[in-house]
Amino acid sequence: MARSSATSDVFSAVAEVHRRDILDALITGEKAVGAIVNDLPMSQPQVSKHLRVLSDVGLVRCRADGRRRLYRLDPEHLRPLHEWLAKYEQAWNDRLDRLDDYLAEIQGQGEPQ
Amino acid sequence: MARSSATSDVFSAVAEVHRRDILDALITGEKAVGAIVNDLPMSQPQVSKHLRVLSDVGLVRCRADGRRRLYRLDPEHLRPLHEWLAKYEQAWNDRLDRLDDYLAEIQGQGEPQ
DNA sequence: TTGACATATGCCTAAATAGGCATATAATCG
DNA sequence: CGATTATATGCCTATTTAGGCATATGTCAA
Repeated sequence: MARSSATSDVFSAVAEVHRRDILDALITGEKAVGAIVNDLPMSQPQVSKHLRVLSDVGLVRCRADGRRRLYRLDPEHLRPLHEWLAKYEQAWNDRLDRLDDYLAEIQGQGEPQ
Repeated sequence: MARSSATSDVFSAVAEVHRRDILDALITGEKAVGAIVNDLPMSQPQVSKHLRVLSDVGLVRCRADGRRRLYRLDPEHLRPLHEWLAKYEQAWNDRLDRLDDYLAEIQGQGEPQ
């Protein structure tokens, strides 16, 4: 019983650094598979397989253009990640506040910008 | 050659739903292992092992209290996730904006609250 | 020391991949 | 049609890992 399938879980899908690399490559916009292969140090089948996983969880969408397939981000599907992380923002900020306090205390003057 | 070790990568660490459950359980504050075991449908060794992984990537910190071990969040270490996600905020918002436009267009009146 | 409680670890197995490679599928061109 | 380009898939293997269970380790109390 290993981890929940990357095919059904956004968290698992982005757990793979190569898949994050692909998503990053798509930030600038729609790209064909071949373009991604050129941009990243990955084989074509490797890219296609990762795109499949990303597609299964909805993080990318595909559209045909002749014999090419153009993939683009669907950042909406990052929402679960975003919302999960948001729960920690408070704790996060509390900690940063304490750091600010600490720094202010050390410097004993002015406000950090 | 499987995915990068959950032991060294925050993304992989939070890819496991049970580990997210543990982190969630710690949002309210420091807790002993036994308390987590009571809160969640997991065995004690299971919890300990997940805590080990979370600890290895720095997401939790541990302190001894008699024979108990109290674990607490270290949300600072969610930063890589946070920063990675932030890169998509722009694309995310663009899409929401388009959705807003679309909704406004459909309704042809007033602002959505 | 002995025993009870709290937690961590080791061993084992089943399952899920990632990646390599070859190849299937599909679209375009001559 | 045949050749070429673009992408997807299937097969195989090595590796990772989650969970069960037993047990080691550590701490406290009497």
